[in-house]
Amino acid sequence: MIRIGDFAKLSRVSVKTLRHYDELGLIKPVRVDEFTGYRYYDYEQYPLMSRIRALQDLGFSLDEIGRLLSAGLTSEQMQAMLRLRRAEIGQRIADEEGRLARLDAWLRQLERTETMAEYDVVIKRIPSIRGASMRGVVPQPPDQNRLWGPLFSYLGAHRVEMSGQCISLYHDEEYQDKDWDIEVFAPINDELPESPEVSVRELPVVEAAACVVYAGPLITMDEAYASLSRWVGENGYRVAGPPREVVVRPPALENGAASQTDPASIIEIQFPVVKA
Amino acid sequence: MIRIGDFAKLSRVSVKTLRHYDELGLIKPVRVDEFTGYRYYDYEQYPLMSRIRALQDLGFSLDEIGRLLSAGLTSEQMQAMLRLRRAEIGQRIADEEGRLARLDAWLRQLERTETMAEYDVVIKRIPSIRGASMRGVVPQPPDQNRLWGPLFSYLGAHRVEMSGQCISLYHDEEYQDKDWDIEVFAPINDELPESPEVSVRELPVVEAAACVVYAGPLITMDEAYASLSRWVGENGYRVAGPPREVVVRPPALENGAASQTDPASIIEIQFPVVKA
DNA sequence: TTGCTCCTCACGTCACGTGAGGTGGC
DNA sequence: TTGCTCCTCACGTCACGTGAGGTGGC
Repeated sequence: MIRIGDFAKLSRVSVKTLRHYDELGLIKPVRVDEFTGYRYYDYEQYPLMSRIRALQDLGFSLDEIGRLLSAGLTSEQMQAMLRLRRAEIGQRIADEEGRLARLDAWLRQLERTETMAEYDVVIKRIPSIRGASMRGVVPQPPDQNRLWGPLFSYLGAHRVEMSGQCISLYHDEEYQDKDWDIEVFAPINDELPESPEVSVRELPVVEAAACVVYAGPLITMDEAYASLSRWVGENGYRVAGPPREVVVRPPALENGAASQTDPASIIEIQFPVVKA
Repeated sequence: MIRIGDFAKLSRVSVKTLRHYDELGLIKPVRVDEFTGYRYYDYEQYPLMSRIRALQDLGFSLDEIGRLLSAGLTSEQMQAMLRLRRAEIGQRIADEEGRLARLDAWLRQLERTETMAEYDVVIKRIPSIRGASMRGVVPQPPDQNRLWGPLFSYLGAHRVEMSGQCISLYHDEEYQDKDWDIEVFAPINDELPESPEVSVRELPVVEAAACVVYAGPLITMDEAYASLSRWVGENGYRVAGPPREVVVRPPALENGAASQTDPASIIEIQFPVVKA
């Protein structure tokens, strides 16, 4: 029998760690002196300790390790837990690789512009969003009010509230002079029945989006588009997916429709991108 | 000016998160009602919020983000922080990939043996260890006592204590009948001068080691070696680096040397492995 | 006797989540 | 007036690390 300090040295963990595992019941001293409270361990406990550390290194929590080590676990259950962990690790790697790509984008931008404040392009990940969607072809972007009107009416009729900002998606691959294929999208949390016009769907995750926030009247938003497009090209990307407009501050209403000239409008333009 | 709930919805974060950022000074409400304590935000604060979230997504802590956003940061400092983060993410990816490989090893083992308890082979990562080392050629493994003796004397003479278990490394690539190239290694934390025989070095990290804990007299340890070797072959690995023996419970002393027959000895055998 | 090891609280970490209990605004 | 939003504590998370203050063992 050896004292806690020696067992700690042997297993290359801290004394505090051993006390912690004792408290959790992961590995108990073979004997605890009833007067001094001293914990005594055995060399034979080393393999258990080794296994605990190995499982921890695989990313299991101490709670999970407790369950993995408890008797009565079949090989199938064990395999299932490992496979779950495997999937989680795979996900983590994918996430970190996404991060790396986005970070590289920031770095390239800094190297080009020498200062971050000059042009407020930000690369970010956009999580998926559930909502009500309506898609149609309209002559020009301002005419998307023809879609928003019915969508809002539909939501109102079903007493469903929006849970976030309005989003427009521009589905045309090439620039159109007329006949724009536009999807209007209202985020919702509640259940909503579908109709021939209104569908309920999940906007997909965008791993990397180049974004600018435009503040000003909608009519002159082209400038922001132009510079964002230039930025994408100059930084070695290409657009991969429909650009989105997110209404940060909605424009005032004029005759029941969004004002094209309200200078207080704020819109975020998001271009999904991949490295060219 | 909008209330906290609306700004939260707009930025897709929780109200609690906004209060937290306020507390940390990351993003302050433009106005706080002095009687009710209500926080009021502005749409113009959205780009800052967006930037904070983007930086957080890259893995920066809120504390770091505070510093990144504070004025007076040159482009070089900014780039340096990003590059540091980049390196950390690269490391994380490498770590997770190592985990994945070790986890696969556990899975393969389970598929083969149907139960984990049958053979106690554990795949684990071994961190680097600093210590005093002495290497020499001896007729047979039991003769490594000729190395341990002088190493212990040297440590004693310099009043340096071991900080962990004794380790032997077997450097021969092929099986030897005689003349074994063995390194004996004593972990230490303190400074120790080197000598022609004794060097101070760091045992390298082993990303994946197949390990068994053998309990019994040293003479019959061959069995454990044999089955570990078989395990390595059967599970699609090959040995990549000198096998190590870690003394978990030292054998008794016989005439000043390690007893070869003490049944209470416990040794962990570690084979560094890579996928074949 | 002295230094070393061990003990039990108790608090800190990080970015919030989750109540409890109370109040302002429409 | 009622329900909704907001407020401030205060505690929990996870795996320990870090003292504080005290005692046993050689």
